[in-house]
Amino acid sequence: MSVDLPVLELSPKTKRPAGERCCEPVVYPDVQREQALRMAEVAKALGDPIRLQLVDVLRKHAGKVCVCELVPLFDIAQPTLSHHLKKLRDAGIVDSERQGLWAYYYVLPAALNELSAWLS
Amino acid sequence: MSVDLPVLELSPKTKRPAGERCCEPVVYPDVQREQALRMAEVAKALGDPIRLQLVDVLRKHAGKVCVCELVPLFDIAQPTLSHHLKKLRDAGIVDSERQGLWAYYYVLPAALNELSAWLS
DNA sequence: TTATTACATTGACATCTGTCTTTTCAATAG
DNA sequence: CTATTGAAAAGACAGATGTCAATGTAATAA
Repeated sequence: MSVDLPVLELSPKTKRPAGERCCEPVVYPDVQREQALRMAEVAKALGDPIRLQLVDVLRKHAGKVCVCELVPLFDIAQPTLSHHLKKLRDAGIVDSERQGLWAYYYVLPAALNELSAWLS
Repeated sequence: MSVDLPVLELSPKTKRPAGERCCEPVVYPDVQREQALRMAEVAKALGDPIRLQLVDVLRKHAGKVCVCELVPLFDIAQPTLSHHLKKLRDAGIVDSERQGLWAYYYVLPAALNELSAWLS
């Protein structure tokens, strides 16, 4: 993953075959480093079909969902699901609570707002 | 990447400490396999900050942008940029046209619609 | 023709990812 | 206490990813 993302600056080309323009200069990018890093992190976490469906289930379900209910939804082993949930947690998309033996996951809706707004 | 994503089905647990419910049954997921695969593919392509900024520049710029204008915006070598553009092309997010020596890239806005709607 | 330019492709490399099995850990059951 | 259960963590492993240098290719310039 790129971590050294620079602030973008337009440096017009100079060497160019006589008289011909390459293209109109691009607009100065609205999405700056930090925002791009944040949104790409969220997009990356959603970039796996199982994780995307996990988020979908958690979003559609009002409240918190037990891992024991999520496991049978997917054809993957329990530790693999746990791994995906951790990725979503690390990206700030979901959080979890322990209650006795069970772990309940829920979406942090604000985590998707920035990416959602940018995509709209 | 998971390619064998099943249609999700809720199979209620049976083994459970006496009398205690794990949680409310989750809703049947609205996002099915194919849709999840498509949206995850798009999200994955956006899951790199350079690619996300590339898409941002191309979206904000009305029209088609020459690669020669994109290269100086980023601190990466030209083949690396070419690689990222190919990823975006493979995901159906952008397309390109050749005109003489130059290659012009542009966003296919419809490619983002499904993910955008799901996130909203 | 020969040189140069714009971009893509190839090959190499270290790192990351998704998956599984095995193990660990905390909480509950008996 | 010990056994069991739900979930996370550790370790292994094949495959993917991001990067760059070098090379390839097609078009233009001289």
